Amino acid sequence: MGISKTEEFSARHNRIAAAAKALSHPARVAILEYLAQQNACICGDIVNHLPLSQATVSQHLAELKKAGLIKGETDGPRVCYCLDGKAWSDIREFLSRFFADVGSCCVQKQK
Amino acid sequence: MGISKTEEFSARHNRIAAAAKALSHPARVAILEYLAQQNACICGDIVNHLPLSQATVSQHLAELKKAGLIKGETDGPRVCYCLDGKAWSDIREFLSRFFADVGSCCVQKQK
DNA sequence: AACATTTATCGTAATATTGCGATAAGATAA
DNA sequence: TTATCTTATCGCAATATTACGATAAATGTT
Repeated sequence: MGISKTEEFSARHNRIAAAAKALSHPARVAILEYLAQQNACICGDIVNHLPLSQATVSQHLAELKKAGLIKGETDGPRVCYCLDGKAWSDIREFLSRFFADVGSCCVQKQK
Repeated sequence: MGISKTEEFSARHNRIAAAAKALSHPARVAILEYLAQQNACICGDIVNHLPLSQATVSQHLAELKKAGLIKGETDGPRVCYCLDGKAWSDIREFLSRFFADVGSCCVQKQK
């Protein structure tokens, strides 16, 4: 992100931005949706499901994990990924609160 | 974003990612919230309200405009920015639909 | 016309992201 | 142990983002 001056902004704004950033790539959106559909979630399945190399998918998974949106549980040689329900509902809540706050403006000024 | 292979993903996934990307920087989150609060929105006010240079703010405004989230209306030498109500409620809708779809998984598997 | 005000754009530097091949690391199977 | 399978990490190249000073462009003022 370049020399991003994140410290200059409020924690809340940074949190919203960080959550949005996790969703800011179609591969990560696809992964989250796939995890939701499958409920199972072996890493290899995700790799096969996406048009990206194993290394790249692993990187996207790491980012989602860093953002707290998913958890990986080791199961033998495999890793089973799953949404983190708590973090997910947190993000969902403060994003929708943000939408509610912001959405109440200006709208009436437009046809 | 590097050599992003966006064409390989569905239009819907790309749309969600693009919307999230618009919100993925705290400055842009702060701008949107400020626009909502003020309802007015002269560019210079936004610049004064943020810890960034005029050039940088202008760049963030351009990104928000490109994403369709705001509109700028020229008023003499000034520009009056405002949320684009239609685009905003669109984004709000398909983001919350995404959250609804995805949120229904895995949650019960966690304590 | 000359000047001031406001905003956009250009050019550039620093850093981040994306993608992948190669390879390491870990677990299981033979 | 050796081989295999699965996933993570390293190293690199290509591109994108962030930030800002300088300057252009547009408007209004004197």
